[in-house]
Amino acid sequence: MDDIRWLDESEQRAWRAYLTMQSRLNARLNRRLQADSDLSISDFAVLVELTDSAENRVRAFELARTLQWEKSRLSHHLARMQRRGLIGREECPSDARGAFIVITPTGRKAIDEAAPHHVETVRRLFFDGLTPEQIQTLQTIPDHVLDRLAADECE
Amino acid sequence: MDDIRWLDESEQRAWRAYLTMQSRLNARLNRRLQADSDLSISDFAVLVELTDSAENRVRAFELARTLQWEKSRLSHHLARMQRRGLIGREECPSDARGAFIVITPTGRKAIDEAAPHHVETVRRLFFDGLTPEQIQTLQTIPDHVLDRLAADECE
DNA sequence: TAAGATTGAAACCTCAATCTTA
DNA sequence: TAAGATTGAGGTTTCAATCTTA
Repeated sequence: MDDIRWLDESEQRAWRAYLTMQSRLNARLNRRLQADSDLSISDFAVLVELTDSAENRVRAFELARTLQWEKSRLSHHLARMQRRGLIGREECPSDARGAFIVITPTGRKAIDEAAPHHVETVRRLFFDGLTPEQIQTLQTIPDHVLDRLAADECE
Repeated sequence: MDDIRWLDESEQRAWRAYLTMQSRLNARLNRRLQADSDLSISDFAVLVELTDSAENRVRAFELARTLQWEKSRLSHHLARMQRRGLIGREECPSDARGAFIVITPTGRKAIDEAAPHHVETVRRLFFDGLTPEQIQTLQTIPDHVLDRLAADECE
């Protein structure tokens, strides 16, 4: 830790800009989604996973893996969503420890109504005005960072 | 809302990649900072603002503005940081409603020790391996999105 | 023992209501 | 009345401990 590789000016600016964008965009998306559809970004993410799945049912641990949520966080969140009637649970015949998470008609209705507004918001705040090159780069950076994260994990 | 401008495949991929990167990178940075230095990203952000300021003292509402935090969030967070001895408060002579937030020796020590590790983590997980072009683009995207956010605000 | 999942406590964030001074 | 700031309630996230079945 003696010769610290501090960020140069350009990196510094890029990093601060990224952090600022990230937090403000997140906050705005959350508020919009909440106001338009009474869902949080997290609710939305769970419902998307459920509708994307073949039978509209997913094992809890699968959800935890794809969303990369702690199992505890998932458990608390699903409990709240179940209380609100957005999801339900079904027994898993092949493994009595686990459960299937299913989307309810209420949950289905919620995501169907929320999705168009949300996409419109994402488009308006993010994609409109970006060039194809920027969108292209936008994909290469996360790819790179996710590689780094994976490498860092098993160190 | 009749003709929804859904995301095309490339946009879809870029958006999901961004969301994934964002949440995982955030989680990792937080855990590292917590493990290395017993600070959260939010603690770090507050301490950076305080050390960046001329006299190591900032009005609370200034902090709220630069960090873009709700005043309530700031108030709660500062209370916790004060309980831990990281910051203190001083009366504001010119406006009896407000207070100066000051960094304590403990807070100074915490950020001085945390910064090198944190920069190293950011570099390792994010910048290492990015080309100057990518870093350049990385700056143009937040600029663009922040413009959009500002435009959306007063609609 | 380990995997799937829940629980409770403590930290954190948001919203609305409130308090004090300008 | 409005600006600077705090408070309390309720939802969210993390961590560690626990429970049940594989």
